[in-house]
Amino acid sequence: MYTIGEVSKMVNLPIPTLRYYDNEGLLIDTVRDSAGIRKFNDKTLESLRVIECLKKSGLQIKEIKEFMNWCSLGDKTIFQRREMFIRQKAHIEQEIKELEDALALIKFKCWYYDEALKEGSEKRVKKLDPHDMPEEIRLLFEQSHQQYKKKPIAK
Amino acid sequence: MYTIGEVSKMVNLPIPTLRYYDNEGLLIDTVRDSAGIRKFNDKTLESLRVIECLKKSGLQIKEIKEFMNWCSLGDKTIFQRREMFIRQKAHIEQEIKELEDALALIKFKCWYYDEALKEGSEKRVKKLDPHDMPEEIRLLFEQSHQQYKKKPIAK
DNA sequence: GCTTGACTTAAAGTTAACTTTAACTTGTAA
DNA sequence: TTACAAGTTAAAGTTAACTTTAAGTCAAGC
Repeated sequence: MYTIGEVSKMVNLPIPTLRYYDNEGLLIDTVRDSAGIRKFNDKTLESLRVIECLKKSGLQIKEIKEFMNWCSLGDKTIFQRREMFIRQKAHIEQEIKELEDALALIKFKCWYYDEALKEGSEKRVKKLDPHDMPEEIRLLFEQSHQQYKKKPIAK
Repeated sequence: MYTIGEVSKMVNLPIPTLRYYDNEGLLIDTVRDSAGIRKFNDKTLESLRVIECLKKSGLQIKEIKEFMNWCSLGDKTIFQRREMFIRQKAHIEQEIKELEDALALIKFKCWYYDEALKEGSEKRVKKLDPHDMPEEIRLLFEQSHQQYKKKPIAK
């Protein structure tokens, strides 16, 4: 059994954030001692891992609450829970792809400013055609200059 | 030359967002016609690409504004701009790593609920030891159950 | 000359996820 | 017994990045 302060240190989240999650119904199967003090256990730590993961995958607190509620309803919600993870898997894969495209542009800019710094001026590199860039850099440029993405499909 | 409505469609951002960016000083070298109508060009489209990229890398609007200001100050700010891209490169790489760990947990849960669905119950899979999982799944489990990360170093 | 569509502004409103505040309780140590 | 550390609450405050509103301008077509 852990107090809120212990959990806070273990998972590196502020105490008020843990209270907020608890109040919002994200922390199921938590108990209180006779003085009303929250007592957490290893299940809480695992829940917090899942909460962080679902947050990163794009879910809101109230949606995570809904998921936690499904968990406490047992086997009859397995299908819904599975569907949610399948959806969030697609979501996070899309997000990683977008970050990788952003990273490509950033890497290109790192090269661009390396060249500019060497030469003391952007002048030459600014008007450089992709065709005249080193292969590796041209690929970064092209990856970061694809079509603008379409509007994401609604959940 | 493009109107705000044309740019909005091209880059798939709402018109008020483009006005907001312009008002916040993110869109440098934009001009107005005699009636005060904004006229954008291809440089604007490229700026919007960089803005999106810097946003994804974790920068705030006001920090992007600062960067855009450096751009308009010419060659004497090359060093600062380079440093910023180097910093944001590290930031976005860290973010991708964290998303990949979250993805590992999601993939593990997809497998978990596949098994549970097949068996009509979580009962067995819930108390499964990582040692008894398929190799591929155990690796996902381990990747998603590393130590909690330390507090990120301040900018 | 009137309507329409696309633009303009300043200012107020929205939202989610915390974060802070102020007042209070409880258990241990000096 | 007094102080301190660590817990508690409800309620108000914060923040960033938009988004909406309300009122107005302007050019083109009927």
